[in-house]
Amino acid sequence: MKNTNEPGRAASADIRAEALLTSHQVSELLQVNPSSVNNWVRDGRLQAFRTPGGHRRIKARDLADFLSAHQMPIPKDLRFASKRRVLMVDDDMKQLTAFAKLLEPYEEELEIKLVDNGIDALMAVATFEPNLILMDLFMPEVDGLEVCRRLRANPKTADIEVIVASGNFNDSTKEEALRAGAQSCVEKPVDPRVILEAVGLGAAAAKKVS
Amino acid sequence: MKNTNEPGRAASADIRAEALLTSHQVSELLQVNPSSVNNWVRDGRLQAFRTPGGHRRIKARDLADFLSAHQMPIPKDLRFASKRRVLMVDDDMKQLTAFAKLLEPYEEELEIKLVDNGIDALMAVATFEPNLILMDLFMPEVDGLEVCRRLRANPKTADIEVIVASGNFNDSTKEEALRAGAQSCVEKPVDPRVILEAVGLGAAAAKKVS
DNA sequence: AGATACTTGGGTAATTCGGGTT
DNA sequence: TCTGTCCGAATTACCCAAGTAT
Repeated sequence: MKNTNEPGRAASADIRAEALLTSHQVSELLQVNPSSVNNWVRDGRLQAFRTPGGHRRIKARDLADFLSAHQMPIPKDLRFASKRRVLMVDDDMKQLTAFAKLLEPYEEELEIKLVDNGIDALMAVATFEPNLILMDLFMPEVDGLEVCRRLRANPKTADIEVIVASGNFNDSTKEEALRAGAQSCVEKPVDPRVILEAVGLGAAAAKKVS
Repeated sequence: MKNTNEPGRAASADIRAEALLTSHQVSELLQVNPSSVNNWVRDGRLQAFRTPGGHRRIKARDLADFLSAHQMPIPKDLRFASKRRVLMVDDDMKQLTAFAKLLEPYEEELEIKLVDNGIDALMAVATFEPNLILMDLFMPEVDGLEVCRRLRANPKTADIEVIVASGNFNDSTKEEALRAGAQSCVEKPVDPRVILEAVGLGAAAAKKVS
């Protein structure tokens, strides 16, 4: 009798944020002894609960939080067990941090990374693996539209949403961006709800903003 | 029962690049005092992170990079973790694969990744973590010189060597590239020994090519 | 003197081991 | 029966600081 999504299965594939892991599975992911995992749970450093039989279960999401709290490397299998990741690109870092502050109420659900140039942005795409990119179309170092096309063309990045922002859109640039693979175009200043909507936190937004 | 990837025991088997080693294991591999390993970590010469309890863990790959950077002998157990990683960027993929073939005799020591555009190149920098980048200065999507500068500016990528190739250098572009942070400029077609030299395989090259 | 590697000792962390449970 | 997990106690390994050596 196999249950395909409960702790019985092998932990070699991607792990969802809601997945429940045994201490043994966690220990394999982190390359430590299962007892160490249990020690961390006992000391309250790693969240866990017990099955009726007394066995520990660790939420993948809690493990991801634990790892980032201790600045430990996150195994690839756990990469998308963490929060929704948003990458924001704009050459004006001040404006960017100001905008990011508006999203602070959602820090439980969102992980935000800010970069002020296209080159760092592309490297961040690879390491941070954002669910959503909000980028200004104007990037001196990199062709923004070409970035959209390449993200679409690459299977590994094809499902990253891209929202293009600009101070002065006209119909042709807008259309061009959409054709390049952008989900939508928004005028600056950007309404933070656009972000929340895009990562599936529209309902949460309604609650906290109302 | 042996577990070859847990830090508990110094396994005499091969070590994966992603394996996490304790300072004691590293000290045994290198035949030095554990305190020396810790000193190197404290001084930032050897990458490491900590377990929640404060114990150091060192990625085998980072150890290999450290050894190579200091021209220290590489233990046999680390041979799989010690491949030098070379990223090659050129918009002519055919030319690129042809050049890569010339390096096939060194596939034991080299790991090679080929990309045909600047955008994929930057993402590869982040995921592949090359020791060396060989790139054509002409990239339609990305400003190559700006890439050099950004790589230098970012501590995580600062020690990646960059060799710039071009079909038609002139003195000013050459100088500009060097000022931007390129290690050297080479005319096309590129001599494969340039690569071997740059990743510290000059001696090996002499043996096989002679 | 400065730099680098090693030594020592008290305290903590991680792992191992044995016996019982799910 | 079998694997995986539990727990506690014992063991091994690691941490840090301060001192020694080359």
